[in-house]
Amino acid sequence: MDAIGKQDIVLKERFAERAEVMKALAHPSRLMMIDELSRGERCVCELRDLVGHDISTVSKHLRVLKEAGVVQDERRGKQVYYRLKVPCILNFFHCIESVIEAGKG
Amino acid sequence: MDAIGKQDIVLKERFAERAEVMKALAHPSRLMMIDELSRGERCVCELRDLVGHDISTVSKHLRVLKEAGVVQDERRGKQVYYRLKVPCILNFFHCIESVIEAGKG
DNA sequence: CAAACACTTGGCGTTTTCGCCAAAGGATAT
DNA sequence: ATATCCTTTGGCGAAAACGCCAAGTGTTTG
Repeated sequence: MDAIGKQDIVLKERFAERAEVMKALAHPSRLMMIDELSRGERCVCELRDLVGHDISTVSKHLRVLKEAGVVQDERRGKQVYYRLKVPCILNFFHCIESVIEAGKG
Repeated sequence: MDAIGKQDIVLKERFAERAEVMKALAHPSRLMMIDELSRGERCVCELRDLVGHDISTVSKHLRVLKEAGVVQDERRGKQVYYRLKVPCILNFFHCIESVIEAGKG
């Protein structure tokens, strides 16, 4: 048995996996899109109008969210629609707000 | 009134503010420390042993968490103890796990 | 007061992220 | 088929994050 055991490595991987998901959420535009998607599916061009960046930028943000498992996409005709895959993320916002409020106090 | 109104700017700032908090949580070591702090306050050296990085690195991670409003610190003698300021963050973990599980499925 | 201990800060090189432009893919319409 | 529309991918420079080392701060101990 090493000083740094196998369990520690497994533990690190666990937190690394979690951090990947958190990283996907750690961007203003992506949070904005998640908030929008909480009100229903949207195509990429709608989300581009929302965040006001180049559509390629928006597409890459969506890819990050998709690879993290937060959203899923579906092509319908010319457009690609995105929707939330795991809505519990919306619960984060309340807590985040209280962090922000506590920070001001 | 501009095409991009004042409300949009305020909205952007809101999400930027939230993203700052999420960014603070978006690192394996920091998640690990948060998890540890959920079981009680810890000094920096204890957290250094936990994550296994240089103590200066750990200290900077803690600063990030502190500035985000997630933890608070208190000096007692030679040591500085950190504790969670907003425990609701622990609720994130359950949701994150379901994102990870859904991603595998 | 000097030494030791616990922690923070500054600085540096490396890696990652970000947003744009240009080009490529995929689907529909003419 | 060609053109058009919507989206993705590749590539690039700029900015930010990471982790270490070295140096500095604050506190206790001898």
